[in-house]
Amino acid sequence: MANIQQIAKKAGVSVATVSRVLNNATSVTPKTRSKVEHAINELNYEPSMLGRNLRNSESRQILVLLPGISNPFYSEIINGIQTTAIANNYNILLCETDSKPERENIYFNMVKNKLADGVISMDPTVNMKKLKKLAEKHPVILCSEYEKGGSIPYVTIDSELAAYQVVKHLIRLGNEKVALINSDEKFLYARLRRSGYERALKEFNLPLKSEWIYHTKNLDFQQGVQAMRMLLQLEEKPSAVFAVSDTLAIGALKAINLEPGHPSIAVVGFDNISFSNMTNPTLTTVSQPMHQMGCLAVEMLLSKMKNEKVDSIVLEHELIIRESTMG
Amino acid sequence: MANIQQIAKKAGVSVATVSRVLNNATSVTPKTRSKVEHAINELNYEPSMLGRNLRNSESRQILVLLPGISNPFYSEIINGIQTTAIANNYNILLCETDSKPERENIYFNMVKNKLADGVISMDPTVNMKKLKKLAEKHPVILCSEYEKGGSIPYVTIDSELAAYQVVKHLIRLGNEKVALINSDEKFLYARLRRSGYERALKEFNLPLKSEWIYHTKNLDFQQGVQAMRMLLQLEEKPSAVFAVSDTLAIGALKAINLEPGHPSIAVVGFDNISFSNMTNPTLTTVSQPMHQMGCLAVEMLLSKMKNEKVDSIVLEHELIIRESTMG
DNA sequence: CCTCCCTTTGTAATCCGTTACATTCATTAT
DNA sequence: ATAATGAATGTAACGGATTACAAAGGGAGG
Repeated sequence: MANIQQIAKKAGVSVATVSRVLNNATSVTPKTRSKVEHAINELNYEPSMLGRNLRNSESRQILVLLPGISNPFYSEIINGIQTTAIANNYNILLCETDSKPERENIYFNMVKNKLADGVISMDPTVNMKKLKKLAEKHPVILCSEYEKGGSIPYVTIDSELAAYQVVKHLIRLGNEKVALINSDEKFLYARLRRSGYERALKEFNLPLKSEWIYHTKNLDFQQGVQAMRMLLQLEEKPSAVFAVSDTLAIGALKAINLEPGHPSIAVVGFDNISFSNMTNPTLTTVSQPMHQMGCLAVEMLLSKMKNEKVDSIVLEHELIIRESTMG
Repeated sequence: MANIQQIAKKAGVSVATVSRVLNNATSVTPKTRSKVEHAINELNYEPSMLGRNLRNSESRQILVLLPGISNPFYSEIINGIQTTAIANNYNILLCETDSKPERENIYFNMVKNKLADGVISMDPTVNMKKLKKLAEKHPVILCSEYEKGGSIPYVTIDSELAAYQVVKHLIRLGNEKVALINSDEKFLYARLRRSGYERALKEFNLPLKSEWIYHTKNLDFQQGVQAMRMLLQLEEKPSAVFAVSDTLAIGALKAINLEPGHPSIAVVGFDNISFSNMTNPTLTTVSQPMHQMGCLAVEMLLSKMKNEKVDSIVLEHELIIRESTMG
């Protein structure tokens, strides 16, 4: 592959001029420009990004940190990220951490090494202390999971309110025994959703029973199945269940379907992943604007890169009522 | 961030020596090495990948081309790719083409630009002509979708055989009217699965009815729903359906569930995505070793990069029988 | 004590674009 | 015709690491 010198030579100009043509700088005579373009076509030249990146000290890559892509929730956000990134001439470096700290280290180093110009973290399992350290010197945006009152800008929804609305909806349908399938409460979103759950129960003077709160290890379907099985074994069974993720909720539906007698238990999920409309019954859930969140995260990151002031954003969610809460 | 010169100065050695320490070259005195390491720690130095990459003329990045990550089939392959890539000090550049040629161009240029050292394509919609052109000068591996008799090495399964086995299984269960929900037959896998479908029917002397073959626009659930609706409107309804993707099959199940009278129609999918075990009824499907496919694709690519001869691999699949074919 | 040889270390070229600054060229005003 | 002005182009330094080759250091043998 040819380099810029060869083009310059072939076109009978200097490398500076070639560079100017490449970057559509002004001040290049049409005649010169066409000479250069000719040479470029002739030699089939493509400027080396490696050289350019070194010189410009940027990689035009965005690191996207997430625990894993098996949860469709992330796929849709990534879609938004990718679209906006490409539109701005950036590429995304996908990093599934699998919640392994050693992977995190690898990726954080890539940022320090300038292999990525900024980071969008959607990983609730991220080591926030390290991330904050990184954010002191590099642009970082949190997407979905965030840190309250922290220094890193985020784009998210109001999880507490959403959970409150979900549970209120269940109560209004006549459910006095509402269980919560929550994930590990080391995650902020889990604490917030629990808090919303409790607020609604208190508001209606319903008792808070600790047996009705189940904590899962992760968000896999199977965890939802297991959680629901536990709840179904209780002496006093809940009549409704709020799961903090659609994947868990779908698992819960499965467990209910497997139960002899098919007990009628209302189920609500969270995220509105595309599957949630395919289950039987279809799943009532909270819709997050995932695509938009991805787009905004990139825009915020780009602003941050330009050293502009970036404010956090809380987007609107929506309760999507489907069959799983319609008896 | 410090550079190698500053380390050299601080440690009182030359840049060459620092570089040797960084790359654990032999022939560095323990004393010198510790001096250098000291300086590195002192200044918190991280070697710049940009400089290194330029010099080495490699990016240690692998481009992964796929139509989109919304289909969980791809997520699992990516997981395998990522694990193996990281183990070999590579990173993956995720490229959802959304089946848009202009995106493809962007990404192909990245390879020419050395922003990626090789390509793993899982995109059936890829422009094969361009990809082959690219493969002449750069390492390329096809994963899942491939080209028969083409020059690019691939890792895949025997789709024709799998489809044949699926349909045979359905026939043995007593189904004489087996429909096929296929995707666009411009894709090789679609042609192969159809071919397997036809082979089984012929073997049992069953008629091939063109009304029983439905072609979808893509693999979204909704397409499966629509396909099944069409099939249910036929005068002579099929008693079983083979969908070439779990997502389509799940849509088909949905459509059947929505139908008044809940007709009993056997359904088989393809891919064994994790959700296929959560549907009601659970879905009979063909399991592809997705994780392994991803791992192998990377290993093949690494071999190719070392200019070793790389043979294509056809992996074993497995028919997973679940409730959707159990009456 | 000197030479030879091997190991460790240093020097400088190289990878490829970008851009500040210098230079050339053409045009307009005087 | 000449100076002044501005536009177009060229020169060379620079970003940060790697490595071929050169040089220096150290030890052994005579």
